[in-house]
Amino acid sequence: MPDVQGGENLLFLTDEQLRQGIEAMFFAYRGFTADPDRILATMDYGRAHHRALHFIARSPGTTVNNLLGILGVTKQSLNRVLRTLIENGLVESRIGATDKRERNLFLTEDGVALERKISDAQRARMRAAYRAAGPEAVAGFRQVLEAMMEPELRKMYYRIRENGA
Amino acid sequence: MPDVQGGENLLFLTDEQLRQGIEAMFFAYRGFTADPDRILATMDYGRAHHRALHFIARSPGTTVNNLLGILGVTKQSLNRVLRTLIENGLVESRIGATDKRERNLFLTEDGVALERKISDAQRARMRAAYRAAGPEAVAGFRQVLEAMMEPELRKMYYRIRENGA
DNA sequence: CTTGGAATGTCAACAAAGCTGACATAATGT
DNA sequence: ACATTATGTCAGCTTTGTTGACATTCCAAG
Repeated sequence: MPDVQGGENLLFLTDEQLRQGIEAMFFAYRGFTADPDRILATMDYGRAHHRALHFIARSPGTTVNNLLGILGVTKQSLNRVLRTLIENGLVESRIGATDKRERNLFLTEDGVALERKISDAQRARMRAAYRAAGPEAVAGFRQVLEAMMEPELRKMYYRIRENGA
Repeated sequence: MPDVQGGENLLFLTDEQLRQGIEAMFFAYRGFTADPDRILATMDYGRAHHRALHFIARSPGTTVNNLLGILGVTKQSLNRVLRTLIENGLVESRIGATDKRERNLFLTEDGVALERKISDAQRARMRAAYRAAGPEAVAGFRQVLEAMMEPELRKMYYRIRENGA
């Protein structure tokens, strides 16, 4: 990158270009959530349930507190969602082994099944977008998204990624 | 499934890679809305008001129906938001010239001021992310986002972009 | 000119999912 | 022993979405 603040770079840093990026994020996010929303709408669940399922699936045994940090909601709000998931037998809450105040969260068989169904749909869209845009575009996509995150959330993102399969 | 499109492509189409993309979208969107949310929280407005202001600013004179299509909410929901914006003197609703059933929406001076304040903050974050990632990454970012949109919304995105300054 | 349909607005009721504040319980750690 | 932490829960509120019903206004077709 030859010219950090110089003439050429200004081309994609005009307000108009930035505005297009903002609108692209807005419309793309609608697509991003469209398939999960469609599936969830047929059940008694919403986006909040999906998010909980996703991150429990991703880090089995995670604690409530940990999940609060990831999702950025209050414990009351998360608790309402977790309670229904536990009541409906999609999530299991086990008392912590080392610290008995904590609850370790796991998906049950049914929970795994639903999470898979939803994330299959979401991954299918992502896969199609990645294929259409090509590998280099994907790398750029990831770079910009990471740069856009709040620093604290970026750390979480990296941490979760390292846990990952 | 050894070789769908040729070896290299499989690397970023694994479920794990797709999952990381999904999580990147989730965390990045939080960053994307963080600054506007902070500004709006100090007033009586929320994200819905911001979205209305943004697209009215973008396409002055747009109709209610047009806005409904862009935002993807019900007219009742949008109407509640528009009513407060009109009452507070941020938006002006003029009866259509050719079709008097329609309302053409415009920002007032105050509306322009608030929209600018919010979008300045949002553009600043976008600008920082673009700078950090570099021009090639930005191109890829945009390509993947466009590929991720629902076809109908992609058309709107293009249409709005062409109106743009 | 009348009438059907479209665009808009409004009222009422409701749901999802966020929030704050307050309080209880149990376990940890100093 | 005591303060702190992790969690759960109750009550009440806000924002933003939803349906359904109904009025108004106006264009356009018969």
